[in-house]
Amino acid sequence: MATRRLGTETAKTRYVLLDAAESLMRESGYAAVTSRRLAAQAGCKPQLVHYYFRTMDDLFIALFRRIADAIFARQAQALADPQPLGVLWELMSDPADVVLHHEFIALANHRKPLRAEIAAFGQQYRANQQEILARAVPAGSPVSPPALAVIGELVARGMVLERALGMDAGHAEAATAVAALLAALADTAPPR
Amino acid sequence: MATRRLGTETAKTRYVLLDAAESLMRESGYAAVTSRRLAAQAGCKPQLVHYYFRTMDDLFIALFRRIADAIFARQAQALADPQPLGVLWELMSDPADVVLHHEFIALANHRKPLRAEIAAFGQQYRANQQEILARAVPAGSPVSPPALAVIGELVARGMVLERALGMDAGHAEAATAVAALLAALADTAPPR
DNA sequence: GTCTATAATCAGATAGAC
DNA sequence: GTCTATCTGATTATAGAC
Repeated sequence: MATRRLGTETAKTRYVLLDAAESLMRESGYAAVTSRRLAAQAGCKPQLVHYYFRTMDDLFIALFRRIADAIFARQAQALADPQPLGVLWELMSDPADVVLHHEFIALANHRKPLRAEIAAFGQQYRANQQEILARAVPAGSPVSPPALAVIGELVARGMVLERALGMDAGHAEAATAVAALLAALADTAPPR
Repeated sequence: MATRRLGTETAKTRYVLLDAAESLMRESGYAAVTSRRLAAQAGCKPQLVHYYFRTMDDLFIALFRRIADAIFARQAQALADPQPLGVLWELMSDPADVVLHHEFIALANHRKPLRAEIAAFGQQYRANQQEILARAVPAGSPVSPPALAVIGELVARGMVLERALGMDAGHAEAATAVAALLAALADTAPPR
């Protein structure tokens, strides 16, 4: 019913459940995030999941928002940093974030309520990236800031995912080539 | 039991089930591929899925191999084509393939039997790409063939996935920049 | 405000019937 | 060789107890 009661957003157990969901999703994929496994990981009963989150979709949305907020905060840091490109590259190459985002996109593919949320995040994230790059890239750069954002992000994230599968042929050379494009990034170490 | 009987690999129903699985996976994600939904889509009973494929993992592996074989065949075509880079770019940008591969990677994240299969495919696929590029790229190219393979592939695939979410900021410029890297690709239209 | 008992449904898999 | 009846367990979700 619409009158069903739910736990408060500040409850400690709610945080623990979100932590468990994040961990499960990262390590075993979104399909492993079930009320039972979640409860087992968090040390509570499966029904509690539905007390704090009416549906599983609600839980995924809450988790996504928590992660998105953290990423936006790191982007804001990059904007304030004297070496914004290095911070940006680290953010794009963070394996934990990359794997989670990959899972959320797969999730969005068959959970309609999540699609809008994830798409909106992606657009804001990219817009922030492009703003950071527009300020940091020298005017005479051969590639425009918007293009740099797309290429840097996609290559960085893609290499993280490939590496997780044991693929790394051409990675070092690709990273060098992208770093060359990101001229100001030249003095920053390329990702491992 | 180990003695349990299975349907033959040439049975028509087996193909219909694989087709249904491919379609379901593309449109609704791997988690939607259950014996029940599969049967509904294929017009048969759920138990038949387990007659033709002992486990769901077996089904996913059979489907992956069928798709992988088709992709290797297209790579062979690219190698024989007078304009190999255009064929290669089309192959990398095929939305159907990109979405499916994305799903399989997510699946590999929590289905151990699939990991080895998908990783091996990825490595062979990349090696083929690099061979095609090594033959097609002029000797004086500023970026090495291995790096070109990584960058081209990751940018092409990434843009397909972003577009599916309604993101396209910077895509046109990124495609132009990658096309510039792929010097011989200059006369081929960039992807939409 | 916090949690539990319970319902209804769906999933994967197998032994056995045609 | 092809398919079905059926079992066991997991999953989401709700109404109601503390």
